[in-house]
Amino acid sequence: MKATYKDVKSDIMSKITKGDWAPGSLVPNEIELAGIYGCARATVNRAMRELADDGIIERRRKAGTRVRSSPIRQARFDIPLVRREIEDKGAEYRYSLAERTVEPAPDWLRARLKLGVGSKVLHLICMHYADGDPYQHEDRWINLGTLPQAEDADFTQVGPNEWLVATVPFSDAEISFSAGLAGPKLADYLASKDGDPVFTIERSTWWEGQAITYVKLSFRPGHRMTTRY
Amino acid sequence: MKATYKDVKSDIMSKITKGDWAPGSLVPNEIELAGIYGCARATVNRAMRELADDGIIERRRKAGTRVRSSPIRQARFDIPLVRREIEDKGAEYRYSLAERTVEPAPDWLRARLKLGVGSKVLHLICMHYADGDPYQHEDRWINLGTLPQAEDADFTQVGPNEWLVATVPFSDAEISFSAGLAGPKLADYLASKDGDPVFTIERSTWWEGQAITYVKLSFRPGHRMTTRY
DNA sequence: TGGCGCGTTATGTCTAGACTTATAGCCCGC
DNA sequence: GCGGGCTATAAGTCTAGACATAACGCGCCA
Repeated sequence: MKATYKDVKSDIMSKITKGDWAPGSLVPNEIELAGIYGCARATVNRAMRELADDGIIERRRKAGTRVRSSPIRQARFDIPLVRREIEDKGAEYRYSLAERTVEPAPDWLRARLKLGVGSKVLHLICMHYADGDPYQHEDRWINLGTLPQAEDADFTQVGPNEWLVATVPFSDAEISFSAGLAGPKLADYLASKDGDPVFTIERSTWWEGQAITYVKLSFRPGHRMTTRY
Repeated sequence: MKATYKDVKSDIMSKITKGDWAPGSLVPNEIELAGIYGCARATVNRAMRELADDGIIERRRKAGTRVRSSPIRQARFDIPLVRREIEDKGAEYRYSLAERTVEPAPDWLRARLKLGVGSKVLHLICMHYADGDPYQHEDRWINLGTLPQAEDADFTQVGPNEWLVATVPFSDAEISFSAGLAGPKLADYLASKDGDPVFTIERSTWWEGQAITYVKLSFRPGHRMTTRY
């Protein structure tokens, strides 16, 4: 008796994993469960809400709650600052700015960020090192239309990512992972061989509908992103 | 007055993005906020709890709540069944089993899944097609020690992933993303060229501490995993 | 038979209050 | 000055009850 929301959550979870409640089946409503577990409806509600957030069950007003037939498993990845990522591994972080130009946005970038014709962007190429070894190559484009102050920022000491996080704390983003090939230039930056596979993250961010930046991050060969769920 | 938890959440969010509350600074406690917003403490609590889940703020009993200095952004990816993934794109899904053997677990697999010596595993090579084109190559190893019934299952019609989801509904998993190269054999399966970069997902799963399966999924060149956050 | 409207119902949210729990930071003794 | 123990505080959780809201699916009507 007197179950906590965690008790309720894990008990329901085990009923599902043990197969007592089959996929697609309707689970008792909150009032019944509150009676069964001897707790208030709010407690059951919290347990069920978390299970729904985890993609285990599906809830609809009036229709009730059912076990998802094909459970949507989701993995969460932390997207830390490179510096943190490296320092958390116990390695020494070093940053360097390789190139810096101000130019009109190329067509592919305008399409991606939905920029108008003639938009000017700041283009930066940076490297991040862990214990002196190349770790990540950063190909960064910043929209000067929304962030004109970026033109005056000094990116030789602090990376554009950290500068952006401090300047535009939160924003909408689209992130995608893919595998690419190191061309000769990228291979040189990463001290790897031409034709090596590189793990790539691309991210576009907006703030209140305004495009801020697009970045392509290429990791040294062998990099993996791992998480448990 | 009479703010909902969403009102509170978005107002606090905007205070942070606008810089009213600087990173690292202490946020008023729940009772004060409840007074400010004219709502119950539970309402403020829910708003704050969600912000903490999102990695925006950090909460500690007695110490209070503060804005995270370097916000941990996290991205969530849905990990659907391949069939769903393909059908959701509007393409026709086709599956085929290419190889099936029962063998002692190789050393690398024993290390990865923490298996004892002499463990037997079922090794499957499968292909998933979208509109007839190779989409995903599946290199699957199932631990027959925990799932002996897998040896009798018919994997020629339904893929091992779907069979597993139906048999062992939920489990702990470790998932990792990386970039690899297509060797001649894999390139043949994926109808691509030797040396093409392939996006790779590896997943190991356990159930109540028992290793169930390890799988290496290789996608056709050009594949991307995308999400918004 | 088929389409529309609406009452019923399960979830969603809020409240005021009480109790629990972790712990920051003060105070005291060494 | 330093370490250990105590306490006040803020978050964490629960309750009983109320009202809000979405929408399922029955029944009515064409």
